[in-house]
Amino acid sequence: MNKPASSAELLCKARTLAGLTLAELAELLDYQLPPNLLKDKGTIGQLLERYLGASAGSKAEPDFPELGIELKTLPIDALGQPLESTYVCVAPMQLGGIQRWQDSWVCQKLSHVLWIPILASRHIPLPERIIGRAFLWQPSAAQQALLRQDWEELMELLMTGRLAEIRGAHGEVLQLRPKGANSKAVTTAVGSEGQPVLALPRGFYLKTAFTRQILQEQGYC
DNA sequence: ATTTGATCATGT
DNA sequence: ACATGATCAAAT
Repeated sequence: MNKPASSAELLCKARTLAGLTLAELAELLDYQLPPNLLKDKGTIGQLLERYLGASAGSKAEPDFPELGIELKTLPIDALGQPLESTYVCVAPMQLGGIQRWQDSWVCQKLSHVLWIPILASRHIPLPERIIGRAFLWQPSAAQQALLRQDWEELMELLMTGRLAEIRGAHGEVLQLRPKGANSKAVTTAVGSEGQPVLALPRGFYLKTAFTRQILQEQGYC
């Protein structure tokens, strides 16, 4: 699909999908929907990327580079509550990575997001799940401060060899969790003595309480 | 191996 | 019931 020329155009186009089922969207794109998400977890996001004209592929840049906008689907239940945490990006695990919050992937990716809620309770068959009303979001100063605080805390632990201490419960709004093919995937990280060690790759995720707050601001739930 | 798209599914 | 830790596929 064509690239949107402005954020307004992008939002407008995304909103035309509100109320459609995933089967209907798949038909618009002449795409064969998988029976479920067991082996195709990212398929909904990819479908919307295609429809809205996002850059394809897995490049480490915003979905709409010219607009600086990141597209995120958000599974919600019938009450408008988020069903899952939201993946943001992988975490730099080696020394010499990004130091400043302003330059971090988390900050950049979350600076401007097109959220597309999907009514996606697990009992609803994939084709029958319904696309919600998309909205653009930029973090408020308070939200930004929360994100920054968590990010700085987690990065401090990562860079000082205390990765082993980190669990998903760390952080108010942002958490660090495994992000890899499986529990045997490895990447280089900082060991307890500052030495390079192999460790499970991690990613940053937004906790559901945070995305719930974003939805509430928009009049969902 | 890494980053993208995320959700699954078990343990608490 | 829910979050944490585990996992799946494609593109690069």
